[in-house]
Amino acid sequence: MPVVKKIEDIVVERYTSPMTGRPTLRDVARRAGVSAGMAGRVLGNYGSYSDVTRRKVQAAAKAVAYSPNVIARALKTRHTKTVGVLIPDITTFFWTTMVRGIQDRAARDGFSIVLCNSDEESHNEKAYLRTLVERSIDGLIMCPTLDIHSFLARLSRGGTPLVLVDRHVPGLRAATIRVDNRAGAVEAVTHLAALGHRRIAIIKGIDGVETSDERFAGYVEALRDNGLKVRPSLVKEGRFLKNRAITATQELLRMKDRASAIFVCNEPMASGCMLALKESGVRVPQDISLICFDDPVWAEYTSPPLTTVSQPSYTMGMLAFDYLLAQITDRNRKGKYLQDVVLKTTLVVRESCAKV
Amino acid sequence: MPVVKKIEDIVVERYTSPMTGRPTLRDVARRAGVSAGMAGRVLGNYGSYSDVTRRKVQAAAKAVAYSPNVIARALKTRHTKTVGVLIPDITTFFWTTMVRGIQDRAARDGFSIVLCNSDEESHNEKAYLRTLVERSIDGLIMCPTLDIHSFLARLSRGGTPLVLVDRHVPGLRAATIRVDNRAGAVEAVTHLAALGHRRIAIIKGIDGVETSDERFAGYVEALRDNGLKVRPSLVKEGRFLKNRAITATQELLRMKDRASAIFVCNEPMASGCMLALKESGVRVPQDISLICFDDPVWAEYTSPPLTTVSQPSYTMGMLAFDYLLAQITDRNRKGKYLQDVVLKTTLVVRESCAKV
DNA sequence: TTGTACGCGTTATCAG
DNA sequence: CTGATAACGCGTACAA
Repeated sequence: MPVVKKIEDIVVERYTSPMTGRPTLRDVARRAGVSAGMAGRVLGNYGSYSDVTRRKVQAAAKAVAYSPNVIARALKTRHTKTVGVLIPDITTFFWTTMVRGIQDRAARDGFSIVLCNSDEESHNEKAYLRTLVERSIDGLIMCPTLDIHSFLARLSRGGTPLVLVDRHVPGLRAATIRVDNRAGAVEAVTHLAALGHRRIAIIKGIDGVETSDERFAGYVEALRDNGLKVRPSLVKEGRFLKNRAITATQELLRMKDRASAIFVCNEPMASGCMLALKESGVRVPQDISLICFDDPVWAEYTSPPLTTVSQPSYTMGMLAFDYLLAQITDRNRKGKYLQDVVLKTTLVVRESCAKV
Repeated sequence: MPVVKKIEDIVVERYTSPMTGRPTLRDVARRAGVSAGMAGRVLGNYGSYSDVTRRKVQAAAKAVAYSPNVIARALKTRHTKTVGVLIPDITTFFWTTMVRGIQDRAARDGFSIVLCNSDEESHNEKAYLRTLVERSIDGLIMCPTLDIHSFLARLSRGGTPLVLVDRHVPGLRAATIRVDNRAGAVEAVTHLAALGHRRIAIIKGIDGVETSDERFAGYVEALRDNGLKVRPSLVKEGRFLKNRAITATQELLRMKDRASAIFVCNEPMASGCMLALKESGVRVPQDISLICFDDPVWAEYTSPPLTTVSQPSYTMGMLAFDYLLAQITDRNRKGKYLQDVVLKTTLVVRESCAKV
């Protein structure tokens, strides 16, 4: 039978601060000569207390440089002031910029963000998702990959505030911030058609992924509207990857009846495409015209400056966080913030498309 | 006098899972018909247990889709499997790439990263630092701004594993991962001098910041070594910012005895510089040569392709995490991992520098 | 091998 | 207004 059941039974007055070195509420309480509960009240200013205790506690807190233990608080209150951000790849302009938007807004409201890169792999995504819910994040901003829908549905039913970015998942109860990809693509391809191009190639993203499919749909629509045929040989899949775009471009260049223009569906693929073009000695826009979805800073400096379809990614990031925050703080009327927000893209005409 | 002191006093068998919806250890214990302690043991496989209980518990855990509450665990074990990453701006190539390196390594070891952008403002930095320690991060990777040294010293004395990236803080007990900025700058400027340039301008970063000062020192050294004078009028401060670089470049262009080459000290400033050059109709490299510290992907596609000093930022990120992890897991021999790692830069010669 | 009970640092309730 | 104390969920020393 143990001699001592509770340490306090024998050493109430000999409490020493924990090994971590960080002072706790009880440290400041002892120093202020009040109870821990009291100290908690004034530091968290709730409940009521006299003016003199307030001063004592505050002085003590300052003296020991007290800062609350967020972990302990989270265990009690069940919210962590943390949101997860799960995206394909921080390394691309679109995502970097969006993350910056999210982070700026989060910081304003005292939230931390934990960042994960899925690389478009659903197994990575699932693993990260698991980690994130284990960490009791207050909400999640994510760009869903292909095979994640059922998993997400479960998460969403669990009540976790959720904002999807870039891609929409039909039937899922979640806010979505995205752009009108189809319209953006239509604008891009129409621009080419208006310049007289009749053989317009596309380097698509990943089949089945909404943004990719919609951009392709826009491509098809614009061709049709301009009386042009969709030629399968001019349609390449680049999986949103630079290297795949290099291969795709090389294939396009090898054709006997070559395209006079290429519509590339994101920034890394545009890099790859330009690289391949350059290595083949093909001049833009004299030999071939190029237009790209996404408007990275460098589009302005390339040779030639790139005509692009610009997405408001920074704004999308801010919006995403704002919608998430609304769901977090107003859980009961969560449904109110479950809109599907579709923003417009902007065609930025520079010098990579020529008349034919 | 309260009727019930502990809920367990009356409803030991009627325990219901918490509001969060997530099952706890006690849920699986109940389901498996064992004690919570037992369930904890098999799920965390420590202690000992019979084969039959193991199966019962595992089955129960799977049945209710149990996942541990990391918050509660952290409160007990005092480690969070989370590291802070505090950098100037995720939006620039150097930092994006490094963060990706950090994240990849962190994921491998089951760590989450929480991301903060200081924008080189020490008040932001202090605020984030406070947040991060309140969150009991296991370690911190950061790029220190100017006025943070004493604050950091305190943090470091507190025992938080710390890895500095990009910049070194003399006298601080922390590992550092950086490049030899002086040597990189020497190489860049020597390259220009070798091409015959005698009036070489520099657009510096932020005076007082180590990377900036060292790149400037390299510039001075290379000029001297090549028998050239340091002309104050050719030295501009761009604060590492695109917009400041635009102004600086315009000033440089307005001079009567204009520079024939510019050494720009980071990527965003290179953007600004190129923009200003282009708007003034100045051709690179025919009218002026340009060399840039940092080697973003787009350096290859600009007009002309940029000659740069490349930093191994992805590797730096991985290294930074590895050093941090070593400190975290081997706290007693922490000193062993407090090296100052200095990597080499690489001069990437492309087409933005011409003979004069 | 298994169950019991306490503590991590907060928040929040209850009794005085 | 104030002190005492339960509870959040997990880990673990101790007793059985």
